[in-house]
Amino acid sequence: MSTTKSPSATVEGQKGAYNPKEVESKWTQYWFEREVFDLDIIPDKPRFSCALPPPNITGSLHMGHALNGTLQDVLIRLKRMQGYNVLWQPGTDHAGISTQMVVERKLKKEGKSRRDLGREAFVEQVWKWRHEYGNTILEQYKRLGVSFNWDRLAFTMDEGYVKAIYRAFVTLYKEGFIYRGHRVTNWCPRCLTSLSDLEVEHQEVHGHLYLIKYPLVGESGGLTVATTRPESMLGDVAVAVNPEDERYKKFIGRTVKLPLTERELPVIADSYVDVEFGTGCLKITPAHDANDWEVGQRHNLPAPVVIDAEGKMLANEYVPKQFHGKDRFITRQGVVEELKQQELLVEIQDYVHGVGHCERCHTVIEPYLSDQWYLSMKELAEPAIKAVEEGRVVFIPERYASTYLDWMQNIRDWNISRQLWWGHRIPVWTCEECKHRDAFETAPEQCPQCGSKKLEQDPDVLDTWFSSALWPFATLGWPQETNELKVFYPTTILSTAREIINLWVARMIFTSLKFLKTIPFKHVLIHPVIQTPDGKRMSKSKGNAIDPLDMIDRYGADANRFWFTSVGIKGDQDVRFREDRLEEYKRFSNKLWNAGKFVLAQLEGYTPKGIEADKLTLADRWILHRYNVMLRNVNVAFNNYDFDDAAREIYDFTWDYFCDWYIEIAKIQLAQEGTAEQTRRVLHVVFEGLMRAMHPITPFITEELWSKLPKSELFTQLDSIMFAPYPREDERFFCEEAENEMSLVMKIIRSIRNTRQTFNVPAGSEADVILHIGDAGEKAILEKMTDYIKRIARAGQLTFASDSSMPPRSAWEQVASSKVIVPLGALIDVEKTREKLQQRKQAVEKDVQKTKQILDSADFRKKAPPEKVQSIESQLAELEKQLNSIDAQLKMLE
RNA sequence: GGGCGGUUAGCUCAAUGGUGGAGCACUUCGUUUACACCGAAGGGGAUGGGGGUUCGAAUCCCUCACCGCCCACCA
Repeated sequence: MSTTKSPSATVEGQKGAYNPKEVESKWTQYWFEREVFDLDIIPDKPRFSCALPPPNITGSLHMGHALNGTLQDVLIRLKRMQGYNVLWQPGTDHAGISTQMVVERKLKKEGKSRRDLGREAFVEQVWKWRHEYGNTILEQYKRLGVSFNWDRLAFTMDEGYVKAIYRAFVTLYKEGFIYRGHRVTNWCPRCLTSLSDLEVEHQEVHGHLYLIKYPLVGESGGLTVATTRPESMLGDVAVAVNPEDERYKKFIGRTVKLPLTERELPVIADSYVDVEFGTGCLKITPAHDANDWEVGQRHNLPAPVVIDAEGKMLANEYVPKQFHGKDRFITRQGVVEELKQQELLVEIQDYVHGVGHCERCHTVIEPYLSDQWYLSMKELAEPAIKAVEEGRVVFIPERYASTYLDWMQNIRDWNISRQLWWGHRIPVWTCEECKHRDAFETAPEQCPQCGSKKLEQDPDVLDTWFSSALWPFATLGWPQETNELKVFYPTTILSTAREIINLWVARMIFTSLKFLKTIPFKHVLIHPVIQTPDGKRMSKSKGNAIDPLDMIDRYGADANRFWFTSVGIKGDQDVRFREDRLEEYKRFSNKLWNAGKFVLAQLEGYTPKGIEADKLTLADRWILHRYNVMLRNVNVAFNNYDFDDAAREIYDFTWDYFCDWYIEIAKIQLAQEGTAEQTRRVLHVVFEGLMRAMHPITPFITEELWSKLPKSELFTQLDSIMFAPYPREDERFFCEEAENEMSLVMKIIRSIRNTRQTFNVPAGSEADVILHIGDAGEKAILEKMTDYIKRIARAGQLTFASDSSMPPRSAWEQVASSKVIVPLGALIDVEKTREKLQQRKQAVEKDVQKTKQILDSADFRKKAPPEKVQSIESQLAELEKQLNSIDAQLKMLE
């Protein structure tokens, strides 16, 4: 057994207060020195595994990471203690666009661009950056105390991981799921790459709807079209109307002149046109609008390109000279001016509409005609839909299943190519000689068809999410059949943010079903979003984000973790950040610390021994009951992912039951020879168990206190509390009797305190108390507890009266069938007493009225269950009895 | 445009259809040797509005308002 030393020895100079910083750095260092986080595969145990959503290497820890990291760590630590074979796979994502942006920005400061360096040198620069800064966020995670398997850090550009990506790509390619598509896609003119639909953020923009007249050729009049992007009209090839539209039927097949140019456009009919919207005439610009592209395809129209990749107007025959090379938004103004002058601008309406922005740099997306690699989704989505519909993959809260299903059921093909340099280069090579094109897992030396060595690899890289999609199995070594895959796959849970359900979760599900023939995880936990104190979205760029590291500095990691746990994942998922909640849990840490100090002081030289049930006092039996009830509730709550319930159970037990009541009673019992020994045993059992019960939530403080507690032989051999078994309730200690008896004692004590305060009995004076207890059984219980009641309620003499009469000038309170009487004698303030009695009378009268209302209401007696009726009736009787007493007392004062 | 979530004490949140709770803040008292980052007591609420179901609604149904989020190819 280790020697027991007061933990305050480690926190000198601070009376009583818990110092989280010191304890946290001490144990972080210890944990890493002992390598407690290294993976240890235990055969023949059930598994619990989970992959950390890999943060971007450019990232820094924000509230979402901290919250999600905590929730996962709570489960991981819990399951580890419950004897599961546990894996928590950590790692980072190379984050294509983000990382390329960061390094480009850095180069820009040095006056260079990536083109100056060339592809190879640039990628080298990014790697350099990655080695220098890429693990920042993981270091920040350490402050939170997360128990990743740190020896298994993965990165989406690790050698093995890259093999997985190429295996996946080539397989999909050979099976025909990946194809080259020529069409209009989302394009960021700043990042100079295409984007998938999910990487486009729709923001509400206050813009304009321009109504422009296209004159008819060879006759007077014209058609008026509506557009939000007049500059794109230069690429128009037709005006479309709905074939059913009576207003325009007659124009179909005629010709209009495109303003600002000499071009003539046909008027065509297409049911895509909405008769209700705008003028009912739609200009068709196939190269610069995804829908127009479709219309153009249907009608075999050309697709002239007028805007280039950087969002500037092209210098070609479609664009009037004055706009050549001009930015798209400047051109918009120019086109509008020109139209005004030619009196072809019919109207400008204010118009609020959703405009796509680049998720990374917030530039307005330009629909852009290009060749991209697409993944055909329909067939791949089907089994993934089934997996969720059939409950093999379960979302928690379950409502998020519909977010997923809605997306998957309306799935569109996925553009997986990006025109970037940082990422996984698309493993497709084309023979320069015979133009044969194919995908290869490793670079081919020669063309398999003609043998030529002149092969060119596709310049594009894969969408970052293509590699993330493989995360749960690629990190475990797939496509190799590793032991880790065998032991830990499919994983148990995935805990993540709701905003990436489609972007990431959906894609892991379909890739896993495709390549592993099984689901990637059983439960998908969707955690809440922490908002600013006034309910806004936290955003680094807006400067309203709260840094979790600051909060850890200020309140301690455990306090932060406790708050995250108490937030839970079930209820409201928009959680406002409130610093006073952290304050609360910091105080809780302090409370626990001081309780620990007390317990440790009592256990000096103590050797753990079993509890002897027949020697327990009421208070002992009561706290053991409460303790085991708490354990039961906590286990149930965790099992259902009710983190908030578990946190509340632990908080309330610790503060309200253990500290406020049991420790106070223990002080009395410890001073008496007959009860001292069992009290120490109970204190030890409960407090030691409480440390283990809390450890998943608050690893630092529990590790510190537990390390100082006397422990049984088995436990002293453990490197850390994290390997100790998680406590479960022992039903033998459930004791409703103790619960009832103790709650009676507590009620009486509260009543004495209340009466003293109400009548201003000075705290220093020990007022005598008379108890008239109506029930003989209750009286017996209370008589046994006389010493405790006297001490805790600070009573002088405590006597039991056989009738309810009381000395004149007494203050009193009714508790169930009993009366708590405090004779005040000379202490009494007649006016004050009368005032208080009147107040109390009013309160009781209000209750009487309420109760009568229930009883008198229509069919209550007829239809409510009899036991309910009876209980309300007895309540009424009780209240009326109280009223009588109050009246009697008032009379006595006259 | 579609969908989801929320609206309870001054603030942040709890409450199997049965007389609405906690923490913070506020008021009063208190340094009793684990803790003043504490203890004790207290004040404070037509549960967003309006309908409906029910003996009984914060809770179930309808509707409106406001807040937040996701999805969406209506120019």
